[in-house]
Amino acid sequence: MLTKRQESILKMIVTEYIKLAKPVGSKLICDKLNCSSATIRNEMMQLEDLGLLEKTHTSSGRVPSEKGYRYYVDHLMELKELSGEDVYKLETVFQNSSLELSDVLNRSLEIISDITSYTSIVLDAKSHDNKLKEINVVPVDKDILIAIVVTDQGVVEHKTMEVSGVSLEEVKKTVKLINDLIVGTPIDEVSAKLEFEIKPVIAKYVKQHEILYNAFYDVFTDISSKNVNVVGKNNILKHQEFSNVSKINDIFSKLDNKEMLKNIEEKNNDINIYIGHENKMDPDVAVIKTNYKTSKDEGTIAIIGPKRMDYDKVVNLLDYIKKQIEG
Amino acid sequence: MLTKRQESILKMIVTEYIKLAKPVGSKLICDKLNCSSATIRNEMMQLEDLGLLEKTHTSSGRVPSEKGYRYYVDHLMELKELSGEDVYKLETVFQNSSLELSDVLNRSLEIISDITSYTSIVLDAKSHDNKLKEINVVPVDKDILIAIVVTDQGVVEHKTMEVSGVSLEEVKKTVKLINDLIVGTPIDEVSAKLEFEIKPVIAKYVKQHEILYNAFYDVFTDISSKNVNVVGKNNILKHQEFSNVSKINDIFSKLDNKEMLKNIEEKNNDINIYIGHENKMDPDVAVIKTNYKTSKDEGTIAIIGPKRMDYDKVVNLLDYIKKQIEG
DNA sequence: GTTAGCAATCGAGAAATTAGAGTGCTAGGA
DNA sequence: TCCTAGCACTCTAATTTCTCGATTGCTAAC
Repeated sequence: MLTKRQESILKMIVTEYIKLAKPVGSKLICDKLNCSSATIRNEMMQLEDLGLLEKTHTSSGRVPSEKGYRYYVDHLMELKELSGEDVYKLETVFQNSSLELSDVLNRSLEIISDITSYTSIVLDAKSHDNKLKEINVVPVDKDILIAIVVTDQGVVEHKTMEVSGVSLEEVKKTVKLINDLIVGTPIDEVSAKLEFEIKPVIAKYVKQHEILYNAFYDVFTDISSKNVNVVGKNNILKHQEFSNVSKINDIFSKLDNKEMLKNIEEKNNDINIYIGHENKMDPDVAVIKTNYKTSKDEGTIAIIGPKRMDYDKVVNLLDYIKKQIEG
Repeated sequence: MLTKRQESILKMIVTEYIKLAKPVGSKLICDKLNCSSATIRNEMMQLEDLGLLEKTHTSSGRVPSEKGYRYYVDHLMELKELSGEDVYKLETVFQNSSLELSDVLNRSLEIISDITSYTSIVLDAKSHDNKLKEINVVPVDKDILIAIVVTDQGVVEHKTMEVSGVSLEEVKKTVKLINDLIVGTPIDEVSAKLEFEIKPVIAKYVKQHEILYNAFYDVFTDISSKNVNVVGKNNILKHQEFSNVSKINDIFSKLDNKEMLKNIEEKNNDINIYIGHENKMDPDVAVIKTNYKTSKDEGTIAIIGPKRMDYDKVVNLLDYIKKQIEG
C-alpha cells in the first residue's frame, strides 16, 4: 500500500512524463512538494522497488513502468471536464442528422484523432436489432445478377452473384421465398435461417440449388460481417516513441491487418484501458476502447497511442462519444 | 548529342544507382567498360556539365540528376519481358471472373505494389458507356428514404436521402418519371438531364420540389463521381530516400488527400513517367501512370516510388495490366 | 524522518582522428 | 587528339576522446 506522499509523487511523475516525455528527476518534484530532493529520491527508490517506476540508465530521472501507468489509471487519474472547444467540434458531427451512423463514428473519431494526435479504430457490425426488410435481384448479364439487400434500419448492401446453370425463373422464385419466409429476421441470424428454411425447399425444384444457395449465402455473410476502419493513422508519426522507421512499419502493418483488428472487439460496457503488454497490438502502445450499441449497429471504438498517453482526456472523449451515439 | 560511350556510361550509372542506391564511382564503370578510370572521369565530368549527373559532395561518385533519369527513360531504357513468376501472380486475379473491375484493379495493384515495393493509386470513375438502368426508392423511416441506382453494366450505388415535407406519393411519381424519361442515359450525363427534363416537370406538382430535386441530384452526383484508392502505402517506408519521419509524414499526408489525388487523372493513352519536379506529388518521387477504359469504368492507375525507381519493370507491369483490363 | 553535501555515473553533444573512396589535374605515351 | 598512370586533394563516415550537466545513491548530521 502506498502512502499519500508516494501516491502524489507517482502521480506527478506520470503526468509530468506524459507532458514532457523526459525522465523526471527529483528536483522537479521537490519544487512542487515541500521537501528536499533527497527525500523525494528516497521515496522514488521505494517506488522503483515496488516496480512502479523505472530508470533509463543508472543516473537518469524516473519513468513510469507499465505497472506505474496501471496504478495511475486505476487509482490516481482524475477525469476533468472536456474543454468547450472540443465539445463544440464534436457537436457539429452529432447535429448533422442526415449522416449514417458509420459516418458519424468515423467523423467524430477523425476529430478525436485530430485533437489528441492519436489513432482511432472503428469496428462496427450490424446489430441484432437490424432486421431483413427485403431482397431484390437485378440481372445484368448472362449468369450475372446483382442482389440488393435492405434492412429495416436502412442499411443497404449489394453484391454481384454468378449463378451459371440457374434460370432467371428459379432465381426469382427463390427471392420470393426469401422475402416471404425470412423477412423480419435479425440480420445476424439470416444465414442460419437460409440454411435450414430455404435450402431444403429450393433443393426440391432447382437443379443447381447448391450454386444458388451459395450465392445467396455469400450475400448475407457479407452484409452481416464486421467492418473495420482506421482513422488518423499518420498520427503515429507524431510521437517520439515511434521515431524509427522499422517501428513505424511494424505498427502500420498491424493497423493495415483488418483481420487482426477485428479481434479488438470489446464486449464489456466500460471504457477499458490496455497498457503495453496488456494489449495484443504492440508492447509500446496503449489502447483505450469501449463498445457501443444502437438499433442499427454495434461495435467497438478504440484509441491507440504511446503508453505515455493522455489517459484522462481520451477516456473523457470516448465516454462523450459513447453517450452521444447511444443517445 | 551524347556519344555512344557517354550513353552507356549514363545508362550504367542510372541502372547501378537504381540497384545499389549508392553514388557510382568511376572505378565501377571502368571495370565493365574497357578503359581506365581516368577516361571515365573525364566523360563523367562532361555528363555533369550537361546536367545529366550530379555529385553529392565534391569527392563523391555520381548520381543521376532528374534530367539524367529523363534521358534514361527517353533513350536508354530497355523493356525486358516480365518474369514468369510475376505474370503468374497477376494471372490469378484476371482469371477470377466473378470479381468486379474495381476489385480486379485493386488486387492487381496490390500484387504490383508487393513485387515492386512501390505504392499504387487507382482512380476510377464510371465510364460514359455505363448507362442508367433503373432507380428504386425504399422508405426506411419518416422522411428518410434510400435510393438505389443500378446501371446496365451492373454498377449499384445507394444513398440515404432526407426529404422532409414531401409525400411518398410524390417521391414515387418522381421515381417513375426518372425511370420513364432518363433510363438509358450515360451515367455522366444523368445530372444534366435531371436538371433540364425532370426538375421542370416536378416543379409543377411537388410543393417542396427543390428538396426532392436536390436529394436525387446528390444521389446521381455520388454515383458518377470519381473514386480513388491507395494501395501499398507502407511501401514508402521501405526506401532509404524516405527515412526521416517528417518526409514520411509529408508523403503520407499527400496520399491521404483524396481530393488532391483525383488530379492525377491521365487523359493520354500512353504510359507516362513524371520524375521529381515533373510531378505535383513530391519532388522526391517519380510517378508512372496510365489510363484505362472499359465499358463500365475508366480511370487512371499510377505507381509511385522514389526517383531511383525501377522504371522499366514498372512500365512493363502497367502495360501488362492495362492490356489485361482493356481486354 | 528529513536534509545537506558529495562523489560517482551516465548521456548527449562537440571536437579530434582516421581510413577509405573518389575526384580533378598534369604530364607523358599511343 | 585521345587515353591513361600517378598523385595531391577533398570529403564522408565511423570511431574515439573530451567535456558538461543532470541526476543519482550514500553518509552523516539535524
